Formats: sequence, structure tokens, C-alpha cells
Amino acid sequence: MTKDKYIPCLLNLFRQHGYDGATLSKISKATGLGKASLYHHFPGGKDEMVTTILNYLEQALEENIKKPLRGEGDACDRFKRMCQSVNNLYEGGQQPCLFAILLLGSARDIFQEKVGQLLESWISEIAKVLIEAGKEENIARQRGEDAVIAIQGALILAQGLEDVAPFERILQELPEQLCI
Amino acid sequence: MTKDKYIPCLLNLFRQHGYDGATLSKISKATGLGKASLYHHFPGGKDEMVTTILNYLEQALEENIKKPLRGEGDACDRFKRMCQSVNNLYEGGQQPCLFAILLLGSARDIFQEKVGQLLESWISEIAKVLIEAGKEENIARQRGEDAVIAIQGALILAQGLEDVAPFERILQELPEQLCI
DNA sequence: GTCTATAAAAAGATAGAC
DNA sequence: GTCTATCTTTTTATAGAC
Repeated sequence: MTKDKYIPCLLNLFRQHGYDGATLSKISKATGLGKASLYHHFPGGKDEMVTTILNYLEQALEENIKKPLRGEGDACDRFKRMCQSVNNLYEGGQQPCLFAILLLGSARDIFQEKVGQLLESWISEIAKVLIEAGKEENIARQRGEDAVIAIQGALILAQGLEDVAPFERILQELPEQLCI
Repeated sequence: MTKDKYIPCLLNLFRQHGYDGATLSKISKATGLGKASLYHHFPGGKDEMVTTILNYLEQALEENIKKPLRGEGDACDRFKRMCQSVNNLYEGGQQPCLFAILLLGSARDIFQEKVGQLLESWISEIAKVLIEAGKEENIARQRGEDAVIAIQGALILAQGLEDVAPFERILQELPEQLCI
């Protein structure tokens, strides 16, 4: 898959400009590929680019988020490692979340189902850790939701206030709040 | 201001489709006005429409959010009234937040400053209630941030999961969590 | 696999009549 | 204050050469 090479660049573009804002002109300039070349790699146009990115993010979620949650140590240790990964993926809170961007943009209808699955699997994986740690099932599920809510909300606020401090604080507090 | 008549319709459009997705064609169809008429009311085009909406939302924030926070009763009672208003404004979690939409879309550069001010004033007003209730200043500020983070995150999750339950739960828990 | 050139469609915006 | 008609620009998408 030679087109994998362009995924990081494309991810950045869609995160910075949104689905509509990332025009083929900008994509062409950023990747260094002509428009026709872009359609050679992604015959389906921007939709296929975003679908490719979402598949890449599904892997990243598996590798950087879920795997640490299934790793060594107690629940709190695992959550700490998850938060470190989250911090990296969102570059310390400076980068918005593509999931949220897609859910709030004009392409919502196209990508909502896939994004919903990814969010659901993230919540579910957090809940599993807490169930394993002895928490009641409903509580564990709620804590999983709370974690994703806090991360998504903090990313929004970081964008609004142009300040990553709330995001950093949320990530720091999250492991303990989940284990209480 | 006769153009005020169109604000609710415009707000709905931009919330449903985002800044780019709300095209002049859709706006024309939804308002029943021709494109030229739209430019008569909003010479600055879509930018001016959104600016007008944001000024309207600033009033709504003042009237429905801040005013209840300065009202009668203890801190927890005031937060409960705020949450009722929040529930109404976002239609039980079914409607996304225009603030988040603008921050995550292609028009971020144009509206970030204004949206940031509105979020900041919301946080600040929550903090004031907690300071008045005897909380330490830094803690009060953090709780204000936590509230806005929870609401924004819950709205994202509601969109992703196509389920308002997390939003409803967050709003129900919020008053007590703030007062602890 | 990449390019230039071009087409086709859609978007934002305006002129001028009524 | 609203309309029809038109214009300009941008965007997506493709044809065909190399």
C-alpha cells in the first residue's frame, strides 16, 4: 500500500481544515501530488481519503489505546499509559480530534456510523478494565463514557481558549478519577 | 431588526450542516428567500450570518445560562436551573453546539476569538457561583472548565453514538459534581 | 505513477428590474 | 424587500500524454 505514505499528511490536513476546508488544491499542495495523481491513489476522492484515514486511526486506536489497556499492571497504571498515548495522538491538546470534526461537519452522514463504532469500542475497552477490577458493569460503562467525554470536551475547550492547559489537567486527573 | 426573524432558521442550518455545508442554496430554500435577498439582509454573506447568530447566542447565554446562575437559591439549585436551560438549548442533546462546529471547521480562524470569549464567560460565571459558595478561586475555575468540558464532550458523544443518554446523564450529575 | 489540460458542477456574490 | 438573471471563483473530477 504505497498510498499509506500520504496518510499522516492527509490526517493533518483534515484535522486543520475540516472535511470541506481540506480542498483538493490544499491536498495537492501539501502532498506534492497533482490532482490526477490523488485520484489515482484514491479513486473515490476525498471520501476514500477519509475512509483510509479512519482505517488507519482504527489501527492506531488498537495499538496505542486498547493494547495499553490490556497490558500489565493495575487498572490505574493502564489508564496512565492510555493517557500518555492520548496525549501523543492529540499532540498535547493542540490537535483537534478527527472524529469530532467529522461528526460536526457536512460529511456527518457519510462517516457517523464508522466514527460511532470507534468511539463505542474505545468506551467498551475502558469498561472492560474496570469490570476486571471489580466494578459493576453499568458503572464501568459510565466511566468509559465519562473518559471519552472528558477527552473530547477538553479538546474542544483547548481549541476555543487557545490553551492546552485544561486538556493537560484532564489527562492528568483521568486515571485516578476512573479508578475511584 | 427584521433580519432577526431568520436567526432560528439559520442557527438550525449551521448546526445541522456546519459552516461549509450550509450553502446559500440550502439557506435560500430553508428561509424562503432568494440569494439576492439574503445578501440584502446580510451584505457580508455567510460570515455576517454567523456573526449575527453568535451575537444572538451571546444574548441567549446571558439570559438562559448566566442569569439563572446569578439567581435565587444555593449554588446547587442554580446549577440545576442552568442545566435545564442547557438541556433546552441543545434540545435534549440532539442538537450539536455551534461553538464546537465553528471551532472544528474551516471557518475556525474567523470565529475562534468570539467563540473563545463566549466559552470563557460561561466558565467564569460558573466559577463566580462557586467562589461565592466559599470555594478556592483556582478550584472554582477548574470546576467551571470541567462543566463546559463535560457538556461539550457529551454533545460530541451523543452525535457519535446517536444516543442522547450520555448527555442526559451528564446534565443530571453535573450540579452535584460541581458542588462537591 | 505522475503530469497538463480541461471539463462539469457547485458555490459565493452582484446587477438591475419590480 | 424580493426577484430573475448572470457573473466569478472555486471545487470536484476526468481525459489522455508521458
